[in-house]
Amino acid sequence: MTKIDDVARLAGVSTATVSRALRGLPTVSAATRRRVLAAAEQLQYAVSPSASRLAGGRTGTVAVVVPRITRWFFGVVVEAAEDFFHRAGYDLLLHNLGGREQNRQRVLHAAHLHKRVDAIMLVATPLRASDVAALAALDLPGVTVSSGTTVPGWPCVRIDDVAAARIATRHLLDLGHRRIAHISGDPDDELAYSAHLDRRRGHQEELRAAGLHPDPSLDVESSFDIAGGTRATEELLRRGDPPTAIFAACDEMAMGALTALRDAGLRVPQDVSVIGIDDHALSGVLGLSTVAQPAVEQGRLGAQLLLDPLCGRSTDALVKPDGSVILDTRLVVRDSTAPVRAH
Amino acid sequence: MTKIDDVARLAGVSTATVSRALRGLPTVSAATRRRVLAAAEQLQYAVSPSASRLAGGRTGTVAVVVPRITRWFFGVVVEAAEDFFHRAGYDLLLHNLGGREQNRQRVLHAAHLHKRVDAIMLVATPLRASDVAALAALDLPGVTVSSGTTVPGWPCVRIDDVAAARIATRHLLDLGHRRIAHISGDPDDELAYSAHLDRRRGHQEELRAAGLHPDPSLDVESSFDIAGGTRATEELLRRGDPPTAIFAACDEMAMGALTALRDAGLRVPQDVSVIGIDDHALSGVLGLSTVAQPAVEQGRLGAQLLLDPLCGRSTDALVKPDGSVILDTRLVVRDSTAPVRAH
DNA sequence: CTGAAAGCGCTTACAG
DNA sequence: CTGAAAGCGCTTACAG
Repeated sequence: MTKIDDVARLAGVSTATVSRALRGLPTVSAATRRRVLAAAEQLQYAVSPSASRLAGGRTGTVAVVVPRITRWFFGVVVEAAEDFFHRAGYDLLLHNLGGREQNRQRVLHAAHLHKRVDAIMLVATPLRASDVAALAALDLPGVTVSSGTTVPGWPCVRIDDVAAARIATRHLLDLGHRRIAHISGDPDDELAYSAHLDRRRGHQEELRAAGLHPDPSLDVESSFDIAGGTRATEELLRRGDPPTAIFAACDEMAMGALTALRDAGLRVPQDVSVIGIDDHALSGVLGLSTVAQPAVEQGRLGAQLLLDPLCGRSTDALVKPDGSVILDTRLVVRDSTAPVRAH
Repeated sequence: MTKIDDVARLAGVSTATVSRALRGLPTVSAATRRRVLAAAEQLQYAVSPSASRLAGGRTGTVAVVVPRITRWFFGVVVEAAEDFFHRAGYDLLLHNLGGREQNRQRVLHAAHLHKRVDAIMLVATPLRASDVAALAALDLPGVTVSSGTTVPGWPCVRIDDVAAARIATRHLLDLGHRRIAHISGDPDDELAYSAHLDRRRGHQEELRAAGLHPDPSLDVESSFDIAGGTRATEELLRRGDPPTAIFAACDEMAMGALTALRDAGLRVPQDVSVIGIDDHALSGVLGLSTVAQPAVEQGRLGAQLLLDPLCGRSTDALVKPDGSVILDTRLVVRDSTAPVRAH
C-alpha cells in the first residue's frame, strides 16, 4: 500500500507538506498543493485512518445510539442523521440496543466510546445518573434526540410529548368520547422509550381539563410496538365494557390495536375510534388518525447541532437558551376516528 | 488519560505483557494476568483503538451497506447483523445509500473502506464490474446479502427470488385469476433492489407454465416502496380494464396498491386480490397475503459467514460449495387474496 | 510557505 | 512466560 512518504517523494516535498496539502490547510502554496494532489492521485494514495487518528486525535466518526432501528421513528431519524454526517465527511458507528438493557450498559460504559468517536448522538436512550456521569466524563460533544433525560451541556431536540398527547385526547373528546382508553409502554422496561410517560401525563391532563377522571381500568401498559398494542387492547377488552375510543402512545401500538379490535369483531371507527402519535409511513395506508411528529427533521437537526460546533459554526440561532429545540406536532385526521355513537 | 505504560508500571511488567494479558493471549501466566487486570481495572484503563489498529492492523469494525435503512427488510437485516457483530466484539459502520447513486460510488470507492474496516457486508447493493474490481482490490473478506451481483470469493445469502415469485403467482392462478398484474421496481434506477428482476422473471415463468402470455399492459414499474406501489397501481387503473389480481414485488409496494385501490373505490379482495413478497411486520395488521422471506435469518447468517472465518472457524458446513446459502420462503395466505369472481 | 524531528499509544517479531 | 526495541503511518509544534 502506498503511504505518505511515497507521495512526498514523488511530489518532491516533505510529508508534513503532503499532510497539509491533502487536508486543505491554507498554509500551502497553490503550486505545491497541485503537485501533491497529482502525486497522490497518481499513486492512488489513501490516508491511513488509524495513523491519522492516533497522530491527530480526530476520528471523523460519530456514534449513534438507538433503541431499535426497526421501529419507524428510529429508522427515519438514523437515515436523516446518516445523510447529514456523511455529507460532512463523518462515518457513523451504529449502536442498536435491540431492547436489551445489557447493550445499553455496554455502549454507555465510558471505555467503549472513548477515543473511538468525536461525538455522540443518543436517540430516546434512557439514562441513569451514573450514565450521565459516565458520558460527562468522556468529555465529548453530544446531542440527545427525543429523550426524556438530558445530559448537561448537550443540546436536545424533541417534540413536546405532553402537548402531543393532549392534542390526541382533545380530538377524541371533541368527537364526544368519554370512555377513552390509553395504551402505552411499560414503565418497568429500563430501555423503554421514555416519551410514553409524558404522553400519559398529557392524556390525563387533557381528561381532567375536560372534567373527567382518568380511569385506571382504561389504562394498559405493554411493549411500545405493534405486538404490544395488540396485547394491550386484548387486555382492555378482557376487562369488559370496551371503551369508545383508544389513544395509543405511538402509531405502532395503534396498529396493534386495530388488529386486536378487528379480531374481536369490533369495527373502527364505528364501534371504537383509534388514534396514535407519529404519522408512521403506513398510517396513511391504514387510515389511522394520528398526531404527526417530524422524524426526518429531528434526525437532521440533531446531526447539525452535533457537527456545526465541530466545524466552528455556532448553533445559537437554532436552539433556545437552554440548548433545546422543540419541534411542532400536528393533528392528522383520517378514518380511524369518528363521533361517538349515541347509546 | 491513562495509557498502557501506566498499567505496566503499576503491575510491574512490560507493556508487551500488558498488551498480551489484556487481549487474553495464552502466553501469559495466570498470576501475571491477574496483576495486569487488577492494575488496568484500578486505573480505569481503556486501550486506544487508533493506536491498537495502527500497530496491530485489525480495526474490530465491519462496514454494512444498505439501500435504505427505513425499509422493512433492510432494517431487520441490519438489526440482526448488528446484534451478531456486537456480541463478537465488532463495531458496525453503517452506510445507508438512501437511494443516491452518488453515495454508492463514494462508499464503494476503494479508498473509503480501506484500512477502516476488517470486513464488509453488502445488502442488496447493485455492483458494476468496476465496483466488483474495486472491492476485490481491497482484499477484505465480505459477504453479500440479498444481492443479485456476487463478488468472487465472498459468500452470499439470499432467497430464490424467482421461486418466491412463482409461489405468489401460482397462488393467484390457483384462485382462478387470469388477468394478473405485476408491479415492481424501476430497472433504470441504478440503486434498485435487484431482486425485482428475478421476481418479474418468476412471475412470467409461472404464467407461461399455466399457458398464459405475460401482458405488458399489466406490468408496471415504479419505485420499490409504498409510494411506488400506489403510483404503479394508479397507472394500472388508468390503463382501463383493471386486473382481477395484483402481484407486487414486495409487501411495501403491495401496501401502496391497497391504498390506491381503496381510493379508486375497489374492494380487496372482492374486486381485486393483492399479494406481495416479504411478510413485513405490518402485513398481518393489513391482512395482506404474501410470500414470507426470513429477514432476521439473512442478517444473522450473513454476519456469521463474515466473522466465523475471522475467528478461524470454518463456514463450510453452512454454505453450498459455491459459497451461497439459499433460504426458504413460504406462502402466507391472509385476507387480501380470494377466488376470482365469475363475470 | 516549508521541513526535520518528535510523538501519538499501541503490537509484534525477536531474543532469552 | 517475559522484555527491549522497532515500527505501525500519520500530525504537530517548532524553527526558519
